[in-house]
Formats: sequence, structure tokens, C-alpha cells
Amino acid sequence: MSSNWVDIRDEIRRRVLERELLPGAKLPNDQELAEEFKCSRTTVQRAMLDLAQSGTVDRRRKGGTTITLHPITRTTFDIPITRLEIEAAGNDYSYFLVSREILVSPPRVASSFGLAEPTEMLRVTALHMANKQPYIFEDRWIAHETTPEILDVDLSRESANEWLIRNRPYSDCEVRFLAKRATRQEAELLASDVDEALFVMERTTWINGAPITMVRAIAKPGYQLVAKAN
Amino acid sequence: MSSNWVDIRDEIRRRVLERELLPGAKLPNDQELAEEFKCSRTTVQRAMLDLAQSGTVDRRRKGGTTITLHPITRTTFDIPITRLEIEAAGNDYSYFLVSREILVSPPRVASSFGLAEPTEMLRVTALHMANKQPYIFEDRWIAHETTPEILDVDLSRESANEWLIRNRPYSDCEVRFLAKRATRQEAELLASDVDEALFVMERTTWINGAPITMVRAIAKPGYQLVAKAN
DNA sequence: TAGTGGTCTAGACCACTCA
DNA sequence: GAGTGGTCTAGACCACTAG
Repeated sequence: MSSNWVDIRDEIRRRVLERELLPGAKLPNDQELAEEFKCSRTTVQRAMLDLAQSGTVDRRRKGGTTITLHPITRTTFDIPITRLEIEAAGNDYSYFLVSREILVSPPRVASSFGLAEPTEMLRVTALHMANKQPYIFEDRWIAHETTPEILDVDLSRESANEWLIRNRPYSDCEVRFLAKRATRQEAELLASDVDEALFVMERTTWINGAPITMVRAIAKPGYQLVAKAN
Repeated sequence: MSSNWVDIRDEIRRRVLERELLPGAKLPNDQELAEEFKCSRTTVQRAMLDLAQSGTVDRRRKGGTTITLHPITRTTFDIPITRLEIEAAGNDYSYFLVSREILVSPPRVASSFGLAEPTEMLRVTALHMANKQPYIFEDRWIAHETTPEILDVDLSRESANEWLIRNRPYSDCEVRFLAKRATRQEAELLASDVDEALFVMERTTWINGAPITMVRAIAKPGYQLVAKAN
């Protein structure tokens, strides 16, 4: 007779779907819902936490709980380590280093870190392959002032990404998705036409405000990132 | 002296960051953590729920709680209604319908819905503009068998997206991000070069298994989707 | 089958914010 | 100032699963 929190969540979702609750509609308060569903307020709270996290309802102290006025599509993507993504698909992973040099970072890199001045950084480019076919081209800038040990790592054997994950945790991360035209180098490495449209995942990470790395993962033509939403 | 759940979460995060806890490390069980943090097990549970949802730890009954073995970047994107996105940036929104016709859906559309057979659908294309500049070109297929009322809507006045959101809730949604080269039509409408790389957000929605709509939101050149992760 | 996390209860106090 | 959601407690039982 009494409900668990999943039942309550699903019932509220059903009411939204059946248009018994329209965007902006106010729900009864937690105490009243607890009586309706014959459960404790804690259980209602648990259901509402889930609905709020998925963007279905807005909750405000004193203001109460309302159905989200402007529905959005909330999507969660897990961006895995490239090697694991390839291996999870049952393919053979290989990797090779394309270049490694110390350069002054161009403005787009410095500004992505929030740095006013261009800084010397370690720039590494590498190719990740699935079954010997190009999969992702990685264009990475590493703030070796923050992580000097990276200068001693043999990046032809291990990808900078995996070394950093094991040795240099981050506190903040920003992700950007975008499209870019293949340069001649990218086209050659990814076996695509010049001017092909390529999907790019860009990540910048910091540790307590200090820049760690900024990486562009440039995917082979046709790559898609897929997720279920809501 | 006793901790709240945010303190506990942050302390576990700190231990991961400081490498006191390495990937794969096993945490004490909830009861022991409750004693360590001088709080009830419920409070530990709340902290662990958050850490598990963010992908920091894995929790399994009997298996206990471990630091995630292979760190991933988990990112949440909110895809808003285009009009609201433009208005939120302080820009003037305008919209116009480019085409509206009933067509048999091509295979890529039918298969995106999981339909074996190509089906007649309403196909609508439209342009969303910010300050009179092209912003997003929308290429949409609507299963009018599921939502026949859409045939009577004046789509030159209101975008199909906003009408659908108000009148046709969905139960399932799949999102795909990809890059594509601009066709001549897209280049003209978005004021870009032919062959420019464009960022595409594709969404397919269903209501209890029945297809509703599949939309490609093709963004103007230079568009980026940005999010904070973890 | 025993250990661990997941959930529920009933009650309390707190923190925010709307009117 | 008062109403509402957020959190905490102490204890109980349940559900899953590793060994």
C-alpha cells in the first residue's frame, strides 16, 4: 500500500506526461505528498531529489515544488579514456606519438586556462588507433610548470592522458564540444579529406586554480557522441 | 565536531586528489565511516550517493565502496529551447519557417526512430536567429501519425519545437552530437562557406515507444557547447 | 550465507525565501 | 514572520552479491 521513492517519482513523471501537471504547476508540499502516498516525508524527499536532479521539478524553500517551467534536455555524457573506449568496443588499441616540443602557447590556449600571458608549455600530439585505423587525434598542451615530472616521461610508450590521470588529479574541468574543418595534417593522420568536418571534444583541467592540461580530442570523420536523456 | 554530508563528500574528494586514495582503493563501510565522521550512517549514505552519481566511487552491496578504477569525465549538458538560449544571452530572437512538407522519411530518419519501414512524416525546416543573424538551422521530422494535431498548427508563427514541448511530452529521448559539412542550402541559410564544419545536436524523442520527432539543430560556424565537469 | 549498501520511519531542527 | 524544503538522527529491515 505505501509507496517507495521510485513509485512516487514515476507517478509524478506520469502526471507530467499525461498533462495532469503542466509546466509551472505547483505540487503539494512534501508533508501532503507523504500523506497522499502513505509514506514518510523522507521518502518523498528522496523522490523529489531525483526529480530535481533530472530537471523535472524546481524546488525552493518556502516557494514549494513546481514543474519546471521551461523544459530542457539534460544529458549526461561519460567521456572515457580513449584506450578503454576502443577496447570496450572489442577493438585493438594502438597509440603513437606524433610530436613533442616545448612552445609558447598560442592565445587560444592561454585564454582557455584563464592566463593573461602566453606561457611556455609542453605540446604533445598523438594518434589513437582502433584496429590500426585512425580513431582520435590528440592535440595537447601541458603546463609543465604545474607538473614538471611530465618532462621525464617517455610519451612514446604511454599516452600523456593516462600518465596524467594516474599522477596528476584535477580539481576542475571544463569541457567543450565543437566542429572544425580538418587541416592538412589532421586529414593525413585521420585518413580523411582536407576540409572534412571533424567532431572535437576539448577539455581543460586545473588543480586548485593552477593549469594542468588542455586537450583537443579530434575524432575521425563520422564519429558521434550518443547519450540517453531524461 | 560532527560532519554534514557535504563535508564528508569534500573530504573523500580531497583524499582522492591528494592521492591518499588511489583508483580501486576500498573505503571503509558506511558504518565505519559514520564513526570516523561522528555522524549517522544516513549522512554517510547521502555523501556517498553524491560521490557515486558523479562517478567518483563505485558502490556495490557486499562489495563495498571503491574509488572508481578508470576515471571518466562525466559532463552534464542542459540543451535549452533555442529561443530562451538566445534571449538569455541578451539577444533579440527571431524565427522563420523555411519549408514544410509531407515526405517519406529517408532511411537514416526511420532507423533513428527504430522503424523498419520508411514512413510518411511531416518535415519542417526553420531558421532561428539572434539579432537578425543566423544562429541555428533546424531540420525536423515529425511523426504526424503520433501527433496529428501538428498538421493544423501554423508553424510560420510558432516553432515546432515550442509547440511540441507544450503539447507533446516525451518519455524517451536520445541525443547525438556530431560534426557535418555545410551543404549549399545550410551554407546560405547560416551565412557560412560551403564545406564549413558545423556542429550538430540531434535529438530523437518517443512517447511510450511511439516516435514523436527527430530534429537536427545545425549550429552556425564557431558554435560551441560548454560545460563544467565533476 | 554473511556482509554491505539501499531504503524506510518518525521525529526534530535548521536555512532559506516569499509575502 | 511563517511556510517550505534540506538535513540529521537512531534504528530497523530489505536486497543484492562476493566468497
